[in-house]
Amino acid sequence: MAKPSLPQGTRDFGPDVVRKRNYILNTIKNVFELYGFLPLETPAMENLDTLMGKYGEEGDKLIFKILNNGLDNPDKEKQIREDFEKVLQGKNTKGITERALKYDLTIPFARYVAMNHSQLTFPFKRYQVQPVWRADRPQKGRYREFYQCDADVVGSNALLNEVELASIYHEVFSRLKLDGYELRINHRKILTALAETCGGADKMMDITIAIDKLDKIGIDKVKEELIQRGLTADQVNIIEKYLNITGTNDEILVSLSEIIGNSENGKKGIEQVSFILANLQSQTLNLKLDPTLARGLNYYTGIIFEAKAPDIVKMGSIGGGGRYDDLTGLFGVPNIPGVGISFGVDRIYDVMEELNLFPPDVHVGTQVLFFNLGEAESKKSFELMQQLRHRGIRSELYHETAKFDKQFKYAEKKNIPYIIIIGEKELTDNTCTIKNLASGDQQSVSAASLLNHSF
RNA sequence: GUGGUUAUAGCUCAGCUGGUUAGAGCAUCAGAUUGUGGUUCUGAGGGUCGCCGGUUCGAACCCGGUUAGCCACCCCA
Repeated sequence: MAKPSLPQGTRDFGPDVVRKRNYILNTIKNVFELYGFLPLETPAMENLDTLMGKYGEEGDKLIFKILNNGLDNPDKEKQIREDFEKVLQGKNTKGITERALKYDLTIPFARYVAMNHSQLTFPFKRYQVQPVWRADRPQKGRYREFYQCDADVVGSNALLNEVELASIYHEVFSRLKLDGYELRINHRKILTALAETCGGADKMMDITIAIDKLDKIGIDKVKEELIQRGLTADQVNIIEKYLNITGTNDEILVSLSEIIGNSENGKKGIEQVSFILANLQSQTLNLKLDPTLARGLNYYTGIIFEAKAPDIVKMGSIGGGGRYDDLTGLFGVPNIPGVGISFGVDRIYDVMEELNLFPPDVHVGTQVLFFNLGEAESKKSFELMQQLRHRGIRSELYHETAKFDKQFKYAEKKNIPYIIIIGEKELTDNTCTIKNLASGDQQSVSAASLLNHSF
């Protein structure tokens, strides 16, 4: 028999890891609930045409497609061979793949809203925590199956939503002690204005892809890439001026106005960014206006967010989001604007692991282990244990009578902080011995007062 | 999708220009120790050297392929 293995880019999560992941997931969910968001789940798979064309050309390639069943049906052989020819030419066809694993949570959410808009109360605020799949090549911080935690508000144009979402980032990262995070914001209209000002509105994609790499490859390489992408030297000069903008958020706003303030889009973008900055000033210090931020997903139309891990861990983005004017329009229901954010749990996990930010008590599962020292003794232990469990104390009884040594080691390995000994002596006295394993302190208490003991 | 790099015990890794029966530490199990763990000592088990093929009298080592990890590019959480 072949050795068992996992598909590329996927992982098992053992008990310790699940505990730590749950710590992150619960923190995020609690904050979402605190801000009035409602839970939603959608299927692992979607119809392929729900997903295709929503994430750009590159995104389409990364969608995991599911092979149809019944392709070996001899009655359909001719049709299937024809369809397969199309696949060989790089086209998709319903005859071969009709479904795909979901690529993110935003598009399935838009599909859900489009299907249910008549029953929803707007603005509809939903959060969603589920795995998504990407047929990307794995590397550090990049998996083929990973979790996203999204919160979106649809049916409202109010910028207050952006303010709320930014506050959620701050609240979650503060609770996780990820204080070194940085939330960068920019506005799609500011980028559009830049493209217009350079006389190349149609070059928007080329410009954003190139300038997004600034802090990675440096100004010279970005200029090189811009020229390669067909921009003139004059245009590149304007972009260079734009990229050289530095300073405080207020200073950046002033500089932006100088370059793109005459454009309608530029004005609008600057105005909206100013509003958000002004409303958050008192609450978060980690908010940074970054004109070079240009998130890839092409459905964003307004504010864009990106949460960056503390610089020392070299992880990059641990969350992102933005405003999209008309996502449900893609599914035939226009005029429902939305804005949302996403947390990348798997990356947050890696960052917290690297920075040692998990609280030590994440690992405490069972609080109390009852030693098993004989038949009559374990019967009594079981009785008391059930009473402790009624009180909500997580307890277990060692599964068989064994030497002290063994039972101690079991408690240690499972990080159980307290053990309770009920042996021959305790049985006759109707007492029990409670021992704190970390300190070594132990005390004898009556069976009755055990139930009021605090662990 | 492109390129680089790595794969030896449960884990971390040694293993010389290709040469008998592939090693260490940690972990596991047993004993020293039948009501008090973490320390120490003694002993034991555990490997088709990722997988498939080739070169060779002989391969963990050289060559080809393949799978997986890591890294870079593309893109992204």
